Amino acid sequence: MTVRGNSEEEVYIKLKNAIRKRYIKQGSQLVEVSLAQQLGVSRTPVRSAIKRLEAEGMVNSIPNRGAFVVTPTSREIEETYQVRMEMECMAARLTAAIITDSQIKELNQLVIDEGQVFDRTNLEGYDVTNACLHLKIAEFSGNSILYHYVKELLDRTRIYLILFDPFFKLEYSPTVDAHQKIVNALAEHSAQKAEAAIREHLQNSVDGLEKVETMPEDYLAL
Amino acid sequence: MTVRGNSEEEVYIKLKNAIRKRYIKQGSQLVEVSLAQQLGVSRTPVRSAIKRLEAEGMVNSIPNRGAFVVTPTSREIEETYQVRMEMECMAARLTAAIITDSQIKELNQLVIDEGQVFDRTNLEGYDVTNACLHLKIAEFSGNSILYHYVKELLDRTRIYLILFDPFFKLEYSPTVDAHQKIVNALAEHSAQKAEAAIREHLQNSVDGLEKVETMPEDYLAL
DNA sequence: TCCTTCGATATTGGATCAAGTTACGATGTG
DNA sequence: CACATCGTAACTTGATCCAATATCGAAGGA
Repeated sequence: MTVRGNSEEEVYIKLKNAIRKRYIKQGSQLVEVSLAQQLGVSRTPVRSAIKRLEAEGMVNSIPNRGAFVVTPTSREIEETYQVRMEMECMAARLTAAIITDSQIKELNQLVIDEGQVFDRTNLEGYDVTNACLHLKIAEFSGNSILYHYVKELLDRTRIYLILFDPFFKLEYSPTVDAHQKIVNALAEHSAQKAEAAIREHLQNSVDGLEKVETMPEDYLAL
Repeated sequence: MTVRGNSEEEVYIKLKNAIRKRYIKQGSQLVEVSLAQQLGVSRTPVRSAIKRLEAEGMVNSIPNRGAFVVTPTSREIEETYQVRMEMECMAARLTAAIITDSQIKELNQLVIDEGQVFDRTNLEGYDVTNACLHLKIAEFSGNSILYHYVKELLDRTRIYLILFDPFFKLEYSPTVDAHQKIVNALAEHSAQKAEAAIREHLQNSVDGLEKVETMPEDYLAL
């Protein structure tokens, strides 16, 4: 059962998803042999994938002990959102100045799609479309380094979202409306309005998280 | 000759330094076997170290081809500096608000040390003290996530500096004075002044880089 | 002469093997 | 009964081996 393509990449994606979807709980150890067995590969690609996740701050490695899924403190979460906010505001400012009509159309379409997809039972769908919009804005900034960091920070906060808001207390209107507001600001090339809209949106996100202080111990265990 | 401690960590540091000190030229391939041989270890820790460097954006890996030291374009350099500027300004704003007297003392001492160490022949010394000051400011911001990213961005630009400014056209006064200006602004808790000083300082840095368009082909070859 | 194809070589990627380290529990003693 | 010590088991880390893939050069045909 030799896998043809780069299996390290596949393992990386699968692990990331497993953490994101909470199949692997926070704080639990990533044991190389069992993961390798479960995924039907050797330990080598598993090791590489864990190294990558470590570099991204998703797992925490202790020498001679192993790798553990991070258990972010509320302080770390706030700090991450603070940095993410700054990065995305920077992206919005840049994008507002140079965005084209076709790009505006694209963003508007994303918001519309989001409205369609939105469904309190389809959390995965929401998560994907949301990430897509934020990334597009970063992409349109024209700064590929910035894009890279926005993506990394977005990935981190996506995990927080699922870890600490297990019941996804998301309402339709706030999120989609907030996105529409951002896109509208970009459409009229107003960096100030766009920045304000982003700040408001992300502040609401982090506030929503803080509400859920404790986690049910075995919620959605593997 | 079995190495006692975590040899992956050592390999990582050595490789990073080798790139930083230009023992390994930009664009050249990192061949696992030769590096392993040279460092007296197996391929395994070399592989891990390369993976880490890849995640940090220092090397560029092509599947089934190998890992190469990045050859940043001038555009990428500008983009990196742009992001770094934003992050350091954020740090400065935060720090200006909460910096303590003893921390101010510490920063002032760093600038003094820098003045002592500064010597056109001691580039390594300059590089270290410079990095130290920037990192301290990020540390004092109290945001550990921000610190992490500032450190990563600083590492990137340090490489650019050595790659593209091989003759280190640094004068004493501009750099140390710029640092003093930043510290003074922080000392009077002025976020605005601190931010302005950082922007000016980093803009000068990137401008200094741009002057050197081409590299002597075999400057300081291994 | 130029293009294509085939093969040799170098290098990465994956699997397995060996060793070192840590944690945990059992057992013996005060 | 409590505590220290020793032994064992589980896991990571490093080394080696094998397979797969890409590159480069040479040979042969159009």
